[in-house]
Amino acid sequence: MIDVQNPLLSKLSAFATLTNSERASLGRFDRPRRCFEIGTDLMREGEKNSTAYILLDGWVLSYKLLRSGERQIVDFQVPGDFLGLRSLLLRTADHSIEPVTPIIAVEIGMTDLLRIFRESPRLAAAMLWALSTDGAVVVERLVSLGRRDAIERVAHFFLELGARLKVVGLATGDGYACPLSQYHLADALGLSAVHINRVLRQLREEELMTFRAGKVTFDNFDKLVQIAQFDTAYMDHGGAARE
Amino acid sequence: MIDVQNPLLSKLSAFATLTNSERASLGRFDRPRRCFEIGTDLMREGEKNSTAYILLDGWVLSYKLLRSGERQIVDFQVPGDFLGLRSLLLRTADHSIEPVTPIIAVEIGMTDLLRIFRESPRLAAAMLWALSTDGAVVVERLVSLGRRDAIERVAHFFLELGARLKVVGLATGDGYACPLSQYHLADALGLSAVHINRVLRQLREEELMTFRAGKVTFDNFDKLVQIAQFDTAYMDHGGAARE
DNA sequence: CGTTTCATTGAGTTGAGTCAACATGGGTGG
DNA sequence: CCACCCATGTTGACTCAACTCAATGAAACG
Repeated sequence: MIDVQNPLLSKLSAFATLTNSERASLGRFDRPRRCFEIGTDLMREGEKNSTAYILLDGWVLSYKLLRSGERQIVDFQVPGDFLGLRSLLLRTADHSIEPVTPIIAVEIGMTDLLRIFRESPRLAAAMLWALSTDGAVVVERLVSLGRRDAIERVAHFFLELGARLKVVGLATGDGYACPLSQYHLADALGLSAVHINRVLRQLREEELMTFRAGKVTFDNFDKLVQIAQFDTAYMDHGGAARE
Repeated sequence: MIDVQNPLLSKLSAFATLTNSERASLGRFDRPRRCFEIGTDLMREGEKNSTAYILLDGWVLSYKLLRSGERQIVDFQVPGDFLGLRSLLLRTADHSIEPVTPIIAVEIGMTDLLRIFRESPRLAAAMLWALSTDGAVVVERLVSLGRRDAIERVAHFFLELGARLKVVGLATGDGYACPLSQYHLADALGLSAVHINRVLRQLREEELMTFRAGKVTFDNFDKLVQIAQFDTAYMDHGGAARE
């Protein structure tokens, strides 16, 4: 059981080395493990008393719809990430969540949270840290949408995703598997799908990176980092936090 | 002392009615009360072990700088808001904070947080709720930058700010005092100051709202709400949360 | 195999940016 | 008390990054 929770353990371990009892405490989510197929939302904006989850396998996206039918993808979540914790605290979901691929997730409720806070303040701190990291990612996306042009945005996006996947062992320094479509990228980065396509071509032709057939390959990592002004500082506070 | 903390009390009271002992617990922040003038940052991106604050009076802004010298303002904070809590949890500040007006703030440290969590889970829940609301605001701004045009963005911004100020008694339904410059708006909404100016003119000429001499006036609130597709749902979960 | 979804490319359009000039008004030092 | 400064606000003329529309492949699928 703890086996499947590896992604979350990997992530929290980046913050602090967990004791056996803390690992056990995490493993004691005996709430149902659920699977969702593409097309079935895990959560709907406006829904009351929604359930939160820990994502064990697969990718999901969080989004908001506009009246015009357009959507803005707030973020993608990968294994080890929390889903809908904010909505749980707000008691009304402020965004929707849908699978990108078929997924496996464990439910968590308010009672589980409170239990963790009671049983292990250290674990609670690790979880708050993980939540804060999610917040930092959203803020960084905000900067992208506000002040970066299309190439910088796309480059930054793939670098950040790579860094997140690396933490849970799903990426190497060279690239990673990525199940997103160009429409996903467009809705996440505030661009049109057509323009995303042109930008991807440019990145490919300039031999910076390649996104094709569900695979991301970094052809010139350093130059890409420079173009995107990518700074990992907001993501890997792990080392700094251990003292 | 509790007197000055009214803005935070007003805000948390929107989530749950607080008992006297909970109010007292909040009041027991005997940490220094500090004043900051315009031009002195409260926090710098990258700084380790920064201090967090509760803002008692005045306005501040949270921002990130880009290499090009441009900046993206992440959000403005008004009395009753937390400052830099995420940076406290991350142990390294992921953004900078500077005053918009001279301000008064109370320091909070990790120990204060832990004490609150220990002494009053209810208060802790209220604080997590307040934090979640901040997150929801950032997400809503993300949607603005990604998928709303300039007029919608500006309209949405002023409506949201109004809603937030109303919670702490600093706005009426008709308008509020707002110390921001057009440059602030530009950096927050991902537009140029020149374009902000044109949009404000348009809003004025179409008798929707007026922003002049530090005052926001809603001339046609309903139409403005309609244009901005403004939905307060993500802000006032207060009623829903009481049960 | 049609159908659907995703990717690709060209041609023309536009919202917002840039540059540049000028207005206004509070603040400050001579 | 005046003169000047500097930050903020305003407006016009021109440019451009990204959009829309449209057509066409290519692969995936029941």
